[in-house]
Amino acid sequence: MYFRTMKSKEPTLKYIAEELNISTTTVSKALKGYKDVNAKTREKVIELAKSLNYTPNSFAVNFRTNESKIIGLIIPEVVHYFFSSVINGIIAEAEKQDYLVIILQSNESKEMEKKQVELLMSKRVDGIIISLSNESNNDEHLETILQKDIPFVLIDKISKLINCSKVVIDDRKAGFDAVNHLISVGCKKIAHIRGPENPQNAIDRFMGYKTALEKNNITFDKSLVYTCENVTFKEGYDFAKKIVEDHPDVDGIFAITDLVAFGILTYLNEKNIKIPEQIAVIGFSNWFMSEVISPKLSTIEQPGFKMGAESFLLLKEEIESMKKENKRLSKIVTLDTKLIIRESTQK
Amino acid sequence: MYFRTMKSKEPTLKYIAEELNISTTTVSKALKGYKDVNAKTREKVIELAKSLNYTPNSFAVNFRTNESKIIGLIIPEVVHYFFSSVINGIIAEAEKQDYLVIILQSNESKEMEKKQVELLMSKRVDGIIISLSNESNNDEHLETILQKDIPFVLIDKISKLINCSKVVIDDRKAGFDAVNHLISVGCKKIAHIRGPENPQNAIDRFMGYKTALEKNNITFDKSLVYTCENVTFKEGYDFAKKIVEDHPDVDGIFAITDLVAFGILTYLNEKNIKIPEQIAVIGFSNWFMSEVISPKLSTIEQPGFKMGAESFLLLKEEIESMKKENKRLSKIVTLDTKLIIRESTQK
DNA sequence: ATTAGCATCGAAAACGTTTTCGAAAAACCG
DNA sequence: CGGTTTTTCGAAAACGTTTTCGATGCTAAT
Repeated sequence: MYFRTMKSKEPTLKYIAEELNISTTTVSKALKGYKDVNAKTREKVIELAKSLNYTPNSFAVNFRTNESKIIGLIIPEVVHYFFSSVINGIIAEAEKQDYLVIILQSNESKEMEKKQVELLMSKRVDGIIISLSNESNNDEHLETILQKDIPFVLIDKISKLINCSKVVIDDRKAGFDAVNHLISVGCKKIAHIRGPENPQNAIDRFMGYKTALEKNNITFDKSLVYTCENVTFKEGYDFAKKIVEDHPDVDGIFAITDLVAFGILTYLNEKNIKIPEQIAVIGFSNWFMSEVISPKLSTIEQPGFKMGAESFLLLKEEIESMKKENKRLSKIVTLDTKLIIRESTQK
Repeated sequence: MYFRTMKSKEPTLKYIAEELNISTTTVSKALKGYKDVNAKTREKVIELAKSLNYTPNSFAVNFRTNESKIIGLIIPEVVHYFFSSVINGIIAEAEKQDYLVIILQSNESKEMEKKQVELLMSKRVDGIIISLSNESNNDEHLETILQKDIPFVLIDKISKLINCSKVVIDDRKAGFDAVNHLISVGCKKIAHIRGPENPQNAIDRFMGYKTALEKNNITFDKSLVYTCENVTFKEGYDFAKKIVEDHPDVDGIFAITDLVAFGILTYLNEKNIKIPEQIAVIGFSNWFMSEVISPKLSTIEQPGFKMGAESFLLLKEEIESMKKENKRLSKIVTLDTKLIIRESTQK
């Protein structure tokens, strides 16, 4: 085998063309299945390409087509069961459709998130999926994505003020279900350890909590609401202590998320407070550990993997729509949650 | 503002050049800090570029420079505390140096891993980091990476048969430390729930187990070794049951990883077998839950974040070295582990 | 035999950047 | 002022692909 245009080891259209004494145009068309190329030529091209292990130079393809087949994902933190499930779902679905995923973290910081958005835009990803940081709302960096006509989907941690496609659960209903369940097993005085002030899902779960109380004629007592800053195990532990001290008659706790609930369980276990007889506890998200801890934690199933998959599908739809009609879809997909009753509420 | 070559909204070097009545060459040089451009021209260029919000078209840059500033990462599964820590470390370090990370999963399957490698190579990432699937060894798809002169680092789950850069811990020593600790607190008959046959770290930890027995004059009994297939909570639970039934006199268990140890703890707790008085348990990896579960789990700290960060640094070094001298470094970095003693072994 | 239609191919342009190399102009030196 | 050096600039090529548009030769229809 001798080389003409093949300087590096990488075969190119041009090289194949010269080998076969045809034009690069024809080679390209043959490989891409254009119909204006003779069956025999096509075969020869395909055969040689295969034997050379030809793959199109994706830098050139990106450049020419102005597409990267890469999407960007920004989440608050990778090291969280829910978010890693989301990642998993997105990657799985993206791969089916030949997309790759670049993952960045905001660490719950708006500044970071902004930087990551700019990074992704400068890399010209085909679309962006974001789960907002606690600090974010309808901020400038998010508006920029819309203005630049970049396909955009928010997932789980969204802002109602941004008009774009979203994949969510009904946090308010889910919060309602959780608290309503506590009430149905006999709880009369229910505390809520909520998430930070700003994020929509913390607000909605809190609203669900309130609504459930109202519906059951329990008067809302704001001293029963404790606000996490970082939503950690330790906060769960510390607030549980505080709750028990502040309100010895509390008989149920609804935690913003399972991790916080674990903190609660740990404290109550240490103090030999019977769960659920003295205090029933329910979490949120259905982290797999919740089935394993003692007592097994009742919780709300939040389908992370499915939300991820769905968010990619939505993004893909929007990519297509933007390409064809330069039109955003701004579709909102709401996935079902499920109340999962385990030992921590089963009196 | 009127447009000449500016068809889309995106400013280009050409557009800036025409605005300023200079050549694109000069514009490019001005922005890239070449010294053969007059200070005044440079300023004008930079000013206009800034006011237009110019960013170089990275598709064009990639194409021209033959670099993507993107690296690929293949891990068995995202949804694992250790691996998400690794991801975190890699992303953090990569970002500092202006690299982005594409993440793919092998799901512990060699076929999948092969496919992902091909994907990454066809996307022309600047380098690849892999934590091998359980099925992988020095397989063809890994050889291909070496042959194609793509910078390559293995992390944690490596193969000794592949000659490339690696970031590891000393699993054998760590396994030794774990078992030696069990012996030091009085255990006489120690079972080991090991990982699958193939992966090197399962082998090494097992070797560490054996060595610790030898050094302490305890004869090795292979019926005390149980082999996980999938390294799950459930396997820990089931094997614990089996161990207790098969060998009622076992007084210590060394588990391949914390998750498996949780299964053990759960079973022993259910059966009211006292930990550590009747059976001491030690895990591996120091998943954050191990400090939270009851009893708190003794374990070996495996620095996931740091391993990730280190693996990127190694990859970057290799990228540089390949560019300059077309030479692989094949450096092996071994990070320290630490024995963490908690309640599950503290008699 | 003429024409229309079809099948097959390729020339050429375009995407935006980087870099090489030489030219022109300016500054310097004797 | 002649010559040399330095400063400043730009033309042009290159990276590999995709796609448009026209050209050519052939078949089929009249």
